[in-house]
Amino acid sequence: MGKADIHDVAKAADVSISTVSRAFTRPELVSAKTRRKVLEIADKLDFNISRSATALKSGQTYRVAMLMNEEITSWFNTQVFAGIESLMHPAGYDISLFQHIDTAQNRHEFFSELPIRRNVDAVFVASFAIDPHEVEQLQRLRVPVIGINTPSSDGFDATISIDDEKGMYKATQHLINLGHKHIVYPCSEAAETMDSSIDSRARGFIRACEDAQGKHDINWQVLSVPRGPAFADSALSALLNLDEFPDAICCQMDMMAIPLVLKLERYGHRTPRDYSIIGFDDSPYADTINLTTMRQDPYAMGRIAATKALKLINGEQLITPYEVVEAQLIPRSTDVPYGDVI
Amino acid sequence: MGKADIHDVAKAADVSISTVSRAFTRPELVSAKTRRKVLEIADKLDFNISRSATALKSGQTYRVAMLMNEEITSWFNTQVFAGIESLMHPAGYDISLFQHIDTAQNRHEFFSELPIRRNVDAVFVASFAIDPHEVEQLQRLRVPVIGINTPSSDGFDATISIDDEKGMYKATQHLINLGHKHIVYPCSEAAETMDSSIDSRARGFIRACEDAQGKHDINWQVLSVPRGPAFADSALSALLNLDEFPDAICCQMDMMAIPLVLKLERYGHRTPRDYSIIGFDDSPYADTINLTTMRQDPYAMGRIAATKALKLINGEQLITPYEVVEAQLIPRSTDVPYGDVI
DNA sequence: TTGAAAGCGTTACCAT
DNA sequence: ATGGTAACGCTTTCAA
Repeated sequence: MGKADIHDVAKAADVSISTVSRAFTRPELVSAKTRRKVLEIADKLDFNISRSATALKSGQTYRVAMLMNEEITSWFNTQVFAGIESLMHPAGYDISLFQHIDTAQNRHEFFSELPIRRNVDAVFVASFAIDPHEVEQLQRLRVPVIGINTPSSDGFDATISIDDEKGMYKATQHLINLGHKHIVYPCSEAAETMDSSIDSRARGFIRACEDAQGKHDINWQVLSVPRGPAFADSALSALLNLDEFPDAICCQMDMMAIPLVLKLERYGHRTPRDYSIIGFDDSPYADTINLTTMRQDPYAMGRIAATKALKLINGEQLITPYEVVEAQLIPRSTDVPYGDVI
Repeated sequence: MGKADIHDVAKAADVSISTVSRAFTRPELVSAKTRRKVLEIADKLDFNISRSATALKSGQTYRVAMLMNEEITSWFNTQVFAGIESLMHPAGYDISLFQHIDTAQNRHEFFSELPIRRNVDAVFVASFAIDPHEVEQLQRLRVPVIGINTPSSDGFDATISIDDEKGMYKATQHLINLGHKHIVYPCSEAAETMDSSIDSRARGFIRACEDAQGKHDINWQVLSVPRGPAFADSALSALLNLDEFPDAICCQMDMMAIPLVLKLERYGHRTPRDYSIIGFDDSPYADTINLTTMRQDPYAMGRIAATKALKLINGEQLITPYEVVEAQLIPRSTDVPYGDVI
């Protein structure tokens, strides 16, 4: 009872290998009786169509690449991955993951080696900036290249992005409209290779503050701390070291906001009693602590990206190859008009 | 400038296709000069060895399957996946994901269809119980089957598990030793198909309590709530509805403990002032809120599983095919001797 | 060191 | 409805 191949099945079923093949992939071309017999025998012999052979024959690889910043374990990456997987898997594709395409060294290695060349049917680039030369390298693969939250659409066949700048502009504006006078924006520094969203969000904050000058008399400040596992603690001490504690905190992301809310409380600063705070992402536990935040839906973005990829792989044209979605304000309970005391 | 194949490269480099092949996969068999020329031309023509063809020829698929409960987005699954990926990807394998192999319907579909038959070089089963018949189906694939946190090792070629029962026994014992008298164990119900860890942990709690009877005069209770997105809120209200609020809470997992700590505070119950609480997992934000918990490291378990798989694929024997690791108590600040007031 | 050729397991065209 | 056969792109003996 070793591994049976298509010939064994054909022989046992007394048909040709063509018929065996068709019984699996084009059942409608085979008589019901023959098909039943073939499938039954195949099952008995533990036979199944080989994806490698199908791939070779078809010229497709049934594999797509997903390039990402940092690790798959981050909330954003996991969500995007799950979204892509939810559509690509049923369509017969595996996802080949390339993590940490962010450090200079890894980028160089990846783009000069280009292991995916001739080995994927599409490429997803998740949430980081790639330079024109790198985009060009991807174009040479001659497969669809789909960007997810890439700062630019140049050279991509399709993109789906969240408007980070506008989202943060709205978040900031919300705090300003609440009457806050002293707004701090704690953020972890962008890596050597820009993480697009980090910079765009900061720009949104700054622009909102500048636009408000004159109309509102606000005192605003960007509090930049080194990236790394302790970024939230760094931001915490930077905040506590301020001459005057702000009345509003506008956070680059929930993973900054949540620890701040929790830890500031130990130092006597409670939201919304003492200050307002807004996050960005609506990631896990944002709801648990009632964090007002800007929601984005990376799972949905992954699905949109996969939809585009599937169409492009099929040779279809996209009506709207480049899409931008907006972050949505989720009002909860960490923001309150300036001066209000709960 | 279309897609060049191995013949084009061979022609351009004035060598045979054998030499082109060897230049990529057995460089030591090709003279330095020839190799350089071939690789240079290959690069110019955007050529690369096709993994599908290599796979077909070699008889391997360079693909492994990972079967899981629920979604890849859960903390445990993401960590295990990342651990497996960290070793399998560099070794040239893609991971084919099969999520939700938990409902009766999906299981039936998967195991009767068995799409991975002849299409993977190994199978990882992450954290759920599969019945003897299903294990047998997997064995018929004739590839290594590696279990991660499976309740039993029967039928598996290798397993790596955390001792959930012992871990929870230790957690409970810790609370008992602290002198607590009234201990509640809130947990979400196991699914129709057992999630192994859910049940083992409950057993550990119960056994620890029973073992303590006589020596300690404790009042313990399992508080079972329906699984689903609102399980933490369900547990919260069940706790608040108790005749008497417990002095210690032993949680099935951090995702139960964290919301409880946060939300109980709004109802006047603060840890460690009013009650002790211990979690399980050491998952995100456990450190942020200083939750005392039992740590497990699913990323490391994924790596161990991948190491075993790689060896088995290579035909090596495993010295210790079945490994069990223990959860480790991480003392932080949500536990305190009974009666202590902070 | 290099080349020729067989074969891996399919699919699809062309026959029947 | 079914069968024969070439071809997909590689790897690997065997020869030179």
